[in-house]
Amino acid sequence: MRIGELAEASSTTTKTLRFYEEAGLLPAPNRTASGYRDYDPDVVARLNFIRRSRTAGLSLAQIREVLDIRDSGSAPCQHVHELLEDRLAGLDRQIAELQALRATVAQLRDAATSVEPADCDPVLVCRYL
Amino acid sequence: MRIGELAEASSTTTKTLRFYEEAGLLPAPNRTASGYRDYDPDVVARLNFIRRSRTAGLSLAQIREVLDIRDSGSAPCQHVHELLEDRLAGLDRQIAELQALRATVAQLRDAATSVEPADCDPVLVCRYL
DNA sequence: CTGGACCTTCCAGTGCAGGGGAAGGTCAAG
DNA sequence: CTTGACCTTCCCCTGCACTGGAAGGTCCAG
Repeated sequence: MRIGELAEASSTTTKTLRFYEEAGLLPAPNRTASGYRDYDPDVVARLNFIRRSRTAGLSLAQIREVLDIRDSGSAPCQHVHELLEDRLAGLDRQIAELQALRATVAQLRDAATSVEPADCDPVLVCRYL
Repeated sequence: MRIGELAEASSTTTKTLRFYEEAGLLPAPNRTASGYRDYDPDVVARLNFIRRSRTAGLSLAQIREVLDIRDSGSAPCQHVHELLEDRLAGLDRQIAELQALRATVAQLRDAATSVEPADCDPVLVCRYL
């Protein structure tokens, strides 16, 4: 199939497909006599995997690791499990940070609710921040 | 004071100070006869404000809005209050998204805990993702 | 044979907040 | 008078995942 068809079948763009090839996520496809990329329909499944992984918040570099393991002939199960553990830990850290920040911002907002411009020193710009 | 002293006094770098000037966050300072920037010590307070605002997660563009209001002679209280409200709403949205993602990733990880490489179709790369 | 849809490569830009480093000027100490 | 620390402007680079566009080749219908 041609790149446009693959883009449609995988709900992405031709730009992204060429970019993924360049980034090592997709193998270089066969070419027609005139130089057009000619994809194996299996690539759709690979792109679906990439999309699911992106949805889970994995980076292209991490996805490439998994693909490389699979392409080397091994099952990437173990690595995928580790990646998911790491991602989970990262999410927990990120959520905790945002919640702490949320508490800080909520305090600032509360302080700024009773606005007293007269008390503000122009040099400090704003005493509520 | 020279740019190096100001950088030290405000715990930042000369690079950042020139960048802030370029970005319209700091007014262009006086120059010495030889062209060196010669800052008013008041700028330290302004930089502290910028740092506090950054800590609250405001973008340089948002901070510049506040500074522009202050520099135009008005008190930016009202605008700051709105910014903080918006920031809070944004944080709540972001936290909710991350928590939903966390739940998804946790499910994936649980599924991937009992690893059965034999069940994985290489074309799908990994049936747990 | 012409038009339009598709394809190719290559280069550059997006947003964010700076950082790196070159080439050259300035200032104070020794 | 030289050394070294500091300053100036200038332009490019970083990370991330693409996106836009130019210049040109290919394929098929009418």
